[in-house]
Amino acid sequence: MAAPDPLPSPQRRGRPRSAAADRAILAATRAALVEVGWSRLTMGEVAHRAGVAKTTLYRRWAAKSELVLDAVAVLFDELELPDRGCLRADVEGVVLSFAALLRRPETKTALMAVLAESTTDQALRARIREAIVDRQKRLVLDGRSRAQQRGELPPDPPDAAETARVVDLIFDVIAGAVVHRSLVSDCPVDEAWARQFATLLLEGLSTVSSAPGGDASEGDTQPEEHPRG
Amino acid sequence: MAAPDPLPSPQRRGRPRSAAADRAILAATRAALVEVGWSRLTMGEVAHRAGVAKTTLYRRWAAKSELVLDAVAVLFDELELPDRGCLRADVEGVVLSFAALLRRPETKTALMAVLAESTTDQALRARIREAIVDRQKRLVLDGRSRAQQRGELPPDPPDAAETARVVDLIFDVIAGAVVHRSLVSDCPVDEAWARQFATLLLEGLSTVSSAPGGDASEGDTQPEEHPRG
DNA sequence: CAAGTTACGCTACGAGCCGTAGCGGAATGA
DNA sequence: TCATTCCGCTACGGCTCGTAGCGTAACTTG
Repeated sequence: MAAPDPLPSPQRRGRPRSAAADRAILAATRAALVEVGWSRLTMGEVAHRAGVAKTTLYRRWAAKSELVLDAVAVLFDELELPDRGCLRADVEGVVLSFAALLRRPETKTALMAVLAESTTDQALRARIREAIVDRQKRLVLDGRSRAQQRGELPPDPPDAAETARVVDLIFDVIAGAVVHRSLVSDCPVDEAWARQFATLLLEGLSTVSSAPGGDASEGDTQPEEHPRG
Repeated sequence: MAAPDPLPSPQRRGRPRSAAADRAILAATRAALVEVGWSRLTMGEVAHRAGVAKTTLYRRWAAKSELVLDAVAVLFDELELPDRGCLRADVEGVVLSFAALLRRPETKTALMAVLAESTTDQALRARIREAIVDRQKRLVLDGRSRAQQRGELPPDPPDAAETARVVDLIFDVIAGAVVHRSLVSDCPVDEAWARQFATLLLEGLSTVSSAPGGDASEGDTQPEEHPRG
């Protein structure tokens, strides 16, 4: 997955590339992202942290954006979708999991920066899709098929392309809403928001506009600070 | 709105700042964003294009991110929400308008880059909220109140805070979905997608999963290639 | 084992951009 | 007139970039 630049053929002659160096570089990149963020991250700094020469980085990654993409893509693979019993709970769960991932400093600064670079780099866009976007659609596919087995959603339409469009739509809506809430509006994605979002997704606009917060079955006895002003 | 850095008090002595220089700088910034994108945009280049000295830029904007934010924020103010007769049409309209805005190279590269910077800059986050996010919530407020007058949505709940939460939620869902579809998934936001998204938003997940694309009133006689394989 | 091949660490380098200082001059208010 | 503030210009140290060149290390092939 983290296959660097001029893909070395699986079996070639000469000295092989050091897998340990790869791991050290990617780990150093993540650590540096945490401490200084994207814009102040330099290739020299990463090389120094990883204990390798700067030239070794350039032999594997042509640009900072590709290195950083490989460094954080693996973090998105840790997302899981355990069966929480019903579609609503599955939606709320994946929303909270994804939000937690986006709370990590290395994840959010890298994701947005790489996306910014990708707006002027077609190859990088494709690489992002392969490394992150397409891989996470499995979450929607899993949750959807489970909901279908439970009878919460109708079975797939005969047209496979139509199914793909629906899956893509749901993916963009869920991921987009969480990203926008977290990183653009800069507001917390907590249980209450996840509940409200799931209501909107499952039942549509008119329901979420009337029902005061859905089921108020909150078990946390958090004493809700009085907001002054 | 495009009020630069050490806010000069409204009436001071000495030579006033040149408003023409402000306009030239912001226009030059947008033009440079179109041509070279965020990462290759330099302060010297902007100054040269605007016909001002580099020091003049630094006297007004402390960082590239603030300059670029001011340069593109005005573009978001051009978004409008004409009354298209029903809530569904209003949703589809704002989705397509916003997508068209995000298709402009200067808008997308600047938005994502500034958001990336903001992940490690609290002040910039606040500035983004003021300059873009909060200002565009008017679109949701307008569309919502119109839908309420038409009887398409229930009236506001008694709790004003609950209303604000719902408006924020809808804003994040619509804006987030369009941004994610456009810039992350890298797929076109066209009429078909807008229709499907509006269906999801208005009627919920189960409807969008069954109905084959809503009204199939597509006038394009595109002959649908046979997918081999 | 010897030869060929590829990766690595190290050093050094020109180039470009950053952000600031310092100057003389221009445009305002007192 | 005088003080104040902005402007354009030049120059500068500092940092990062990405590459070249070298000797050496690791591994494959014959």
